[in-house]
Amino acid sequence: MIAIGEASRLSGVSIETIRYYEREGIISKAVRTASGRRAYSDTEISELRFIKRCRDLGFSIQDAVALRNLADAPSDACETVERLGSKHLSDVQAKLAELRKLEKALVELVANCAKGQSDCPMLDALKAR
Amino acid sequence: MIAIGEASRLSGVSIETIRYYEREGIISKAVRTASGRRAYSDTEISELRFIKRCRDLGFSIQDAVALRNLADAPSDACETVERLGSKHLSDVQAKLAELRKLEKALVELVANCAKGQSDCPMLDALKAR
DNA sequence: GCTTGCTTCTGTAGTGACTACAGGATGCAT
DNA sequence: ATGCATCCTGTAGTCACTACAGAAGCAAGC
Repeated sequence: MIAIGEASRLSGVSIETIRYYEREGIISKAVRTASGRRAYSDTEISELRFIKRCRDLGFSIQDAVALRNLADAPSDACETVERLGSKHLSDVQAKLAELRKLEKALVELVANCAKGQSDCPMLDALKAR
Repeated sequence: MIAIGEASRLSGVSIETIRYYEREGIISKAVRTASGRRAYSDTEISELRFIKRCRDLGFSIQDAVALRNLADAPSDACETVERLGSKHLSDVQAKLAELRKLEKALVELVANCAKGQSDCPMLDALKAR
């Protein structure tokens, strides 16, 4: 039986977040020891790790839960998984494109900022539409 | 005098968000007409646009406010502006690097998902640590 | 068996930056 | 006079946590 602190260390999910996941029904309620402390099994650690990995990949909690449910589901899971994955991939690619534009704009902005002048070209750039 | 709907259209900031900005003291309180409606001047539209542009560039509200205050400030503004800009640029670059890794992982994940199989390689990939 | 210090418990409130109502008043064109 | 768009205030919800407060349990050393 694994206590919550150890579960946190093993899964990489913080203690507060594990409790939050339980509260919200994202993971099932952990069994309690005689004194009321949460006790986890290896299976539950794996579940936490699965959720963590999905979150690290930028999936929403909702998607993470859907993927976890599919993980124990029957045949046609793979198609759904691929759909969620592709959708998320295109979201990520859109965000990448946006950030690249952003980076370019910021590089220009900062480059224009010649120090020591009384008027600031970067502020002017922000003011301009 | 410009009403809030028009101000929203002119600045690209939603009506709800303009009211939120006022409530939070991010912009100063708009003058009211006899009947209590908000009325904006060109200056205030510019202010909204300035904040909007900062937000679009990914600056926090806090940074946006700091930049706006600098925009009316004396000489040494430029240095501060450059500091904020550079800091933000490196944040953006870090996020870009993260997203690129993410994209790579997702591409692999989705590519591995050969449809129609009864076990799903993508789910296996998510399960593996 | 007592103290010390770490871990855990529940419950609540806060974060950032909005967004979404509900329920009512106002303005304008027909 | 009627209808519809626009606006008002105030409150609550979103997402995914994070941060307490205050109390209780546990393990080790003295």
